[in-house]
Amino acid sequence: MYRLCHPGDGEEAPDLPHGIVKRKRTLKRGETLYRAGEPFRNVYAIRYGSVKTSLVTDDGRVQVTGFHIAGELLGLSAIVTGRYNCEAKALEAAGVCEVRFDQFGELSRQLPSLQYQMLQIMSQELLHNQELMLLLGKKNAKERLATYLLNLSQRFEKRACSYTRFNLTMSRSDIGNYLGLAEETVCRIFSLFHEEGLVTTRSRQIQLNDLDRLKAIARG
Amino acid sequence: MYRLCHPGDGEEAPDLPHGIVKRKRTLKRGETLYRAGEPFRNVYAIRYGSVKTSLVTDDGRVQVTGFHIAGELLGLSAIVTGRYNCEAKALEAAGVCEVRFDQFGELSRQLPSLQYQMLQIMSQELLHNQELMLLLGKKNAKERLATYLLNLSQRFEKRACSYTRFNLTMSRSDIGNYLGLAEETVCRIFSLFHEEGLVTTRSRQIQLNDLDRLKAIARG
DNA sequence: CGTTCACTTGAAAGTGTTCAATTACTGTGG
DNA sequence: CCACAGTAATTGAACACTTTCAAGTGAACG
Repeated sequence: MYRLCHPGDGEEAPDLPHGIVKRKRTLKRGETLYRAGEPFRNVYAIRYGSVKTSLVTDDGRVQVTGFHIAGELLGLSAIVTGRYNCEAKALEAAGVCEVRFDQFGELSRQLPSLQYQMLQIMSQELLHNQELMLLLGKKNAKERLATYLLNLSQRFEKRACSYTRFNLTMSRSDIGNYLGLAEETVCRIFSLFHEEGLVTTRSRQIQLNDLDRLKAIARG
Repeated sequence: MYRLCHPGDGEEAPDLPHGIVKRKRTLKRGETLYRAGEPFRNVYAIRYGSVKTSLVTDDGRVQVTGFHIAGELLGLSAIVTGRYNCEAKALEAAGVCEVRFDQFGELSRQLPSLQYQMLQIMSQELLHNQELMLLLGKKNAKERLATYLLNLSQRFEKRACSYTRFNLTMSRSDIGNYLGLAEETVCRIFSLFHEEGLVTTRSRQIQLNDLDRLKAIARG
């Protein structure tokens, strides 16, 4: 299957036809890939590292709309308005492929599977969004955090990483702003889970000790 | 511009090439279009009426993920898994066009603009989802309801309906389950807005009396 | 080694929920 | 057209959960 960009650190040749404008770009921790309001020119495929996307209200409240890792595509919600509606910021050192969106028509003529792939990717994102809505609308703090940890775990599992022990690249505050909770609440629930033996946390290093019990808490 | 299906009641011919399987279907109020878990075969374009989509947890909590009206497309989040992940139910008498998804590849070969259209539609939905996440994650009850009313108003405005006076086709409970609030809270805020002269409500008939003040409340 | 930022914990205060009771609709059949 | 039944909407009061504010601890980095 063709891909817009291979995940991974290496310098392997991308498996796209030649002549497609595709620029690699690296980001330092905290660096911004695009900001809300900027004209939409590119979508970005993450090669490595992690990126958060977030919306900000005029009075400064932040909603993190997603944490994205290698293989994921950023910027798709900007297609319809022609401007990015959120901002994307690297959580750690990251690498992305920049793909000019105005070449997508041409691109998908050369690669008919690309069209199908885009549908898949966007559908996946819609699905994910809906699950997040359920979480934000209907779950309490414990359920939210448990759901979140299991979700991370699954994503790591797919990528052949340890799914019981990993590093959180995002701060407690980021997690709170993603889950619709105050930073302090996130801390409290972490402590609670720790006390109950569900997880072991040492700052951003986390280990899940009882996936089943976490699943029972996460429900939904 | 070609469309999958014309909104409207009429029997006007759809502007699609002949030979595309496209069945019209009508729904009574409360009737289900598809359920979560069913195999994904069709996407549905709403011709008239309104449809809600919702997720349900095993313990019965409901999250309404959207209220959809004429011109909108349903079922897109099912592409990736091959099963509908939510259920779609008519809020009032409604008509839809059923479009077999396995013919989409063929279809977009005949109608190159369809591909672009799909991207637009899905991007629009992603955008809408993100706004809803901001609402669910960061706004208080008043802000949520104000945002909701203004959103409805805008949608009616686009469709050349009155944007200050309209009928809610959904129950208070549906609104609550969409906004992440209890039904009772929705009632209370309606009453509050009523007292303050912002809106006039008579059961499901609503009139917005002060858009500016509503906007000030909705913020974000 | 001190400064800064992130994280943690406690106590008080809100905000929205839950449960219960009441009132208003809607639609149906007599 | 009215009465009735069933559903939807509203309101009140007590309660629960999360937030806010404040203080303190810990880790990272120059």
